[in-house]
Amino acid sequence: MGSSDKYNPSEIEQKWYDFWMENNYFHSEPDDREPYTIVIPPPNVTGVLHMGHMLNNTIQDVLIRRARLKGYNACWVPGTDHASIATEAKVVNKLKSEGINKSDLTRDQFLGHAWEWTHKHGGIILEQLKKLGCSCDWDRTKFTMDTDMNESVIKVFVDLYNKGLVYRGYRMVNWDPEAKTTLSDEEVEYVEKQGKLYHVSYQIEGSDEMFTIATTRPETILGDTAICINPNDERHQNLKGKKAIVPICGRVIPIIEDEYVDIEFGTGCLKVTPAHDENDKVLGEKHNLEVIDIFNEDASLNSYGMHYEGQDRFVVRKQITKELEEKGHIVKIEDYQNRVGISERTKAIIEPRLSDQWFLKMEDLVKPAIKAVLEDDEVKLFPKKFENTYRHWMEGIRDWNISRQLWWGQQIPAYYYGDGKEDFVVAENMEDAVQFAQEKTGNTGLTASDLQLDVDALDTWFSSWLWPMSVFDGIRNPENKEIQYYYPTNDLVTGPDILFFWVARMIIAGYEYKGARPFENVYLTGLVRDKQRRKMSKQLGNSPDALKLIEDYGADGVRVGLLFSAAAGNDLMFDAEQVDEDGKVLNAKAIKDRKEAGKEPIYESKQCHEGRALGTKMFFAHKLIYSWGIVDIDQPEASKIALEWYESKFQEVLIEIEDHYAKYRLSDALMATNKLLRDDFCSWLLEILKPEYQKPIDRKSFETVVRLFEDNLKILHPFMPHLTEGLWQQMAERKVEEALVVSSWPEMTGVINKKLIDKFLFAKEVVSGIRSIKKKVNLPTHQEVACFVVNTEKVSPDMDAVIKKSAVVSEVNYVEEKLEGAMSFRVKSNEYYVPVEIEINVEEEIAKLRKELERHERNLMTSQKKLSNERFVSNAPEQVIAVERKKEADAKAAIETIKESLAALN
RNA sequence: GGGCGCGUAGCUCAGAUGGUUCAGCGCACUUGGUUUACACCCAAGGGGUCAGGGGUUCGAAUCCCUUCGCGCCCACCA
Repeated sequence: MGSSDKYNPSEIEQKWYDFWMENNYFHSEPDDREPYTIVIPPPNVTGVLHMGHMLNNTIQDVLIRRARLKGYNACWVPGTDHASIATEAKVVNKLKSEGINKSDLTRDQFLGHAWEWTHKHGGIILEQLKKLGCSCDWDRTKFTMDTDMNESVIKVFVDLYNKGLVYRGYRMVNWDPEAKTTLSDEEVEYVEKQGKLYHVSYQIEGSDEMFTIATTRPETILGDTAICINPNDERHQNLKGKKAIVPICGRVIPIIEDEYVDIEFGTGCLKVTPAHDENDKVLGEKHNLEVIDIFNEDASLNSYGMHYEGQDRFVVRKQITKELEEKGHIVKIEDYQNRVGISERTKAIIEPRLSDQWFLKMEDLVKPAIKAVLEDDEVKLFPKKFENTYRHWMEGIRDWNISRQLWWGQQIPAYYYGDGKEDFVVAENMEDAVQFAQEKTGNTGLTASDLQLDVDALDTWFSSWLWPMSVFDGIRNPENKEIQYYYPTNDLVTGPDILFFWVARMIIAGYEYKGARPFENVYLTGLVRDKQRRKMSKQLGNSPDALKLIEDYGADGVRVGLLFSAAAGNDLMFDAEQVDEDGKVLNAKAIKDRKEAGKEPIYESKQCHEGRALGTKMFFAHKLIYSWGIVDIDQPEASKIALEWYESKFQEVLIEIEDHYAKYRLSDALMATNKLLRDDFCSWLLEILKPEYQKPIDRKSFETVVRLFEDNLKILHPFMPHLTEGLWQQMAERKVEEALVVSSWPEMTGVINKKLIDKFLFAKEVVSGIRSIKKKVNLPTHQEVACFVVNTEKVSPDMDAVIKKSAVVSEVNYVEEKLEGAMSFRVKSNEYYVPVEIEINVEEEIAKLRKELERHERNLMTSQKKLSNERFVSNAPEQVIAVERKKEADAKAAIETIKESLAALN
């Protein structure tokens, strides 16, 4: 058999992954089967595998492997994302460490470095997914900056421009001064910051009168172009029609009136800085105010900053406050809690900034996407609660700022031939651009050298929103066989944090370019958190090394460990503590010391432990079955019944598992599988089948149990692919096409002997009762005892063989009267007696019986109360009443026998 | 400020449309067991006013109201 004595996952996992790869089982081509498709959420090309990825991709692999077994043409498309901001930031940092500034490089030189970096780190994460066991079709691996993908993106941009949906606008945008780029609204996070509210006095022009405004940003006063008051504010009637003098620079600005100003807040006077605040900009446009931008692109002050030119905004805030104070302009400074926007990537405080950007009009584009999710159920979100969030965002959607001041990404295909606002054309390539420019200008002498391509790149999401189409070349080549076959895809598995960034936009793009949903079901995973409910993050260092975990527990063990507690949309508390060689839990300092000493981390994870334990269990179950000698003898009665029972039980659980999958409750599907294999198969069935020590098994039982074990492996395969394939291959000589990975899901026969299952359940309770007595009197489990039963329930004796074998009982005797001098227990209204040397603590036993008696008496009372209530009897359904009557009768019977037992003890 | 969701055993979480799947799984805990597949094991057990209060109903963890606590999303006043 070649099996060793220990289940050693790391030893076998690579072997079976290689086996699958060699035989190309993961590859998919269109054929006449029904397709089942998943496109991977492409991880950042330079990223490394973390716990979130592991969870995500385990779920996808479970779905795809199950679909494959169910006979679908399963296709899982892998790939990576160029992640413009993140990757560019990494490259900039790397160059900086080598003493190179991005600003000293040409675009091409920089891109050279970026590609070098991409080639070096790109794809590492895909190799790591292989370690997890992911059955992606690796021949289809895509990168969002592959040539064909780029072309798709450009084509879509041009198309949307021609439809009038893409426009260029001078707008207030979120500016990240560190990355020196704009961000979309979704890329800005808001955090509470303890700040100050500065009360600054301004002088009224042509008088000595002063008035006070309140601001959180004194450094922007050099950009003030008006003061605004509410016309209804009694306090400031004296300011109407006057002008004010800006402190320090002495500029004279108008005092305007607008009901926008909140009389209750601050002093009721607002300084207006149209260049640096969204609301001020609106006011500025309404009142035709001058716009003064005082910042450079790194948020240091420009020449409008006067003597502060070149200094950072926060340095200037301090200094200008000092200067204002010295000049007597500070009235008071209060503590003030406010929320500031920070960049999701760089954590730099966002500066609202006016600039030329490209926008995509969303109003009409979102309509089919809203309808698909909220009205037609064409796209379903799991869990459903996210539909509310989706609605909220989609209905309040604003135009999408799609330009980024970055080099790494698809360059915006706008070609400029002059400095005027409209002096450009949008084209898929230079050739077209020249032609369009000639047509637009009427200048036929215009050539490529007269055209300047836009320097900005597109938002990363502007490429990934096409992913489910572009991976099948559905944009450039909409009629091709692949897109027709694989699109729409089936399931998408991703985190709720990118519901808007990505999921919603894919739905939008799908309807715009294919007129169809990109996927039917969206499985939103939870966040992986640590035991203390903290998010896993690099800074906290609470994220275990994913690959080390796989090494320690096996990919199969980690997969199962993760899935055990991963209900869709629920955060997952993943407990993995670092320990030392002796298993002692390390604190933060010890972890750091260990790392500095260059020692590998060791993790202790209960969940993974449990996952691996299931693997061990199955490994040894297999070993046990094949350790038996086989002979042609009669099948023991107990074996026959137990095997029949397991067939039914398996079918029953199979239906349950199907239901869990249908609802995307993978965690429940796994738990049901675990319970079936562990308890029903191993603890009950195998224990009953197990021949006496060193005796052989009958051929019929052996053959049946082998067949059942194969079915077990099939339903376990999506969760533990390596182990199950390994055992499968050991069970018989298998041809290439007979590998487990491409075998078939067990057939749902629908044949379930419910009566047998009930009888078996009853027998289990009898067995437990007998074991319990043995324990009470300190008899070893394997010591034979006799059993007597007063069969009030009139159960048939079919199960006696099972009871004898499982409980180690010599005989089951049916009697009419209770047996004296024996321990007893009850199952329903049946009484069981086991004659044993009673050595019990009388007082304890009495106390226990009394407690039980009380319980039954309580039950009897509630039952009787209910039954004597006329309205209950007349209103409740018949069945409910019947159940209540049975409860009453059972309670009465129980009370009687307990009273007898008590009397005997006294 | 607006919206959504959650509070069930020490921990993590199940419990459509009210009634035997109603108080439940897993971990943890207690006790006992090992030459006989597996200590990465087996068996037996303890443990909960279903956040608090009120209501509807013959009947509420489940429906309604309310208080408290927690989480998420969106929008924001200098």
